[in-house]
Amino acid sequence: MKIVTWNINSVRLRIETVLQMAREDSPDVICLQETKTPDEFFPVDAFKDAGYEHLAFKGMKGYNGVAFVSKTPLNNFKSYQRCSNDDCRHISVEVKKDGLDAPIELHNLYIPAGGYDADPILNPKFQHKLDFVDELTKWFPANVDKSKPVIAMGDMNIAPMEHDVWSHKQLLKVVSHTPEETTRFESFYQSMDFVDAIRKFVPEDEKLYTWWSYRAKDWLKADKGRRLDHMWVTKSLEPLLKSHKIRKDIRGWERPSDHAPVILELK
DNA sequence: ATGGTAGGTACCCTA
Repeated sequence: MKIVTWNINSVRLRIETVLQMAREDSPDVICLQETKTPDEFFPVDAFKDAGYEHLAFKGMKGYNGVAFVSKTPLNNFKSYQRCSNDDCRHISVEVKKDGLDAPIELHNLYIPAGGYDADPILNPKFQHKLDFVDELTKWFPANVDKSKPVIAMGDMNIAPMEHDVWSHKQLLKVVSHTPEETTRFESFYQSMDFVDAIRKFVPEDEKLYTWWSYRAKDWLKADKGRRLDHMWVTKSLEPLLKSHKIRKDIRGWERPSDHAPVILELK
């Protein structure tokens, strides 16, 4: 079973890009963030024509939006309000897999970016980001059974490790890599005994990115990336981890998202 | 120290 998480930055603008990735990698489930469309305009038919007949999404006008697009049936679709906001940043489904007693519970997360200033008093968007992570840290262990197969993934907008950014020292005060964020992120991770699936394949002392800013003159040459997109699995799924792929090449396609698709394969 | 790009929407917000 192959699962992809990808911040697509408008699913309507980049529907052909998503379908091309799908033709090349044939994932079973595609998890998208920043779909940026109200549900009535989601490109359902384009996905169904491509063999992805099972969809579950929650979007809004202009901002945010998360979606599951799948070849196999999705059950028990839920969407959640976070920080008392109906802003379409967290949905979940269950997907059955042969050989597993319980279905796998998939959580699709789009944690707020947090604005520019890393000061929660001056910048309410940064406070919202910290509150969002704190809420997940309480909510997950209270509402999700960590002994079951669970995958939490998405654009988490936090690069937790030293080598998840191009310069640890230069980014310590930059939103996405501040100690205030990374310590909270660690608490969220620990609250469910999650396993950082992608880092199981790439050692912690190796640079690893999933996002490159649109603002760089030559994003590939500069390679000033950050690992903002994550796939975490509960302990019972760890023996099933088979392979991973970060499609950095897609960041170089025509009119790309600034995020690369992150692919996880399970045995 | 500064400004650099992109998308959606409506003339500005978020990333």
